[in-house]
Amino acid sequence: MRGNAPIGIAFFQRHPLICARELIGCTFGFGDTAGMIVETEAYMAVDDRACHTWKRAGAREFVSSHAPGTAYVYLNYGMHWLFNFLVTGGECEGFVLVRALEPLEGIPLMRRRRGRERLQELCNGPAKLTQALGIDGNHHGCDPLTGEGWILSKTPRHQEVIVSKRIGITQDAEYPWRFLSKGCPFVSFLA
DNA sequence: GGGCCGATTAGG
DNA sequence: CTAATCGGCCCG
Repeated sequence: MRGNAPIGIAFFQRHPLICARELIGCTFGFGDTAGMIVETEAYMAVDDRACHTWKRAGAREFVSSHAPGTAYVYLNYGMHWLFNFLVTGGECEGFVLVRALEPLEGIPLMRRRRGRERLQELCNGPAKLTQALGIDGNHHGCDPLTGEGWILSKTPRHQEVIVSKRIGITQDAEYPWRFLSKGCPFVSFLA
């Protein structure tokens, strides 16, 4: 898209909180579908009980053996795929969970995959957007920065960002590590 | 092997 | 409010 700047590895070699905040307003897509990121959450690989690295050896192994920006996709509640960007190679490692998109491209396909018509119900949740984009466990370990079919770029448009607590966790839930596009109707829940 | 839990969602 | 549904982890 005109005016968009590609995102490189260096983007994900910074602090997860910086990455999570700066991903707001970026364009993210896979296949024939894409949207603008309007909600994210940061997870820290160290000292964060809500992060998979706290309990899962596999997650710690993933962090130490993959490049910055790699897709960390996992199944939650036995039925929902959630998409994260790996943050590594900098001072602090972790993940950024993508929680909501404003649908931009391939909306008819999104509607079909989601079984929903309303634009606001297509990508307003972490599991909804993976379903809308056609992302699942097959994409775990993929590279959205250079991989075939992926889109990730900065948008020239400025986004005002709101910060709030993370959603849906019980441990370390008090940290303000969730980022939302201010006033956006496509977020999962209001702050 | 069994029990428990979870970064969610849709439906009553 | 709850069911759905399964991989990972912690036992034993």
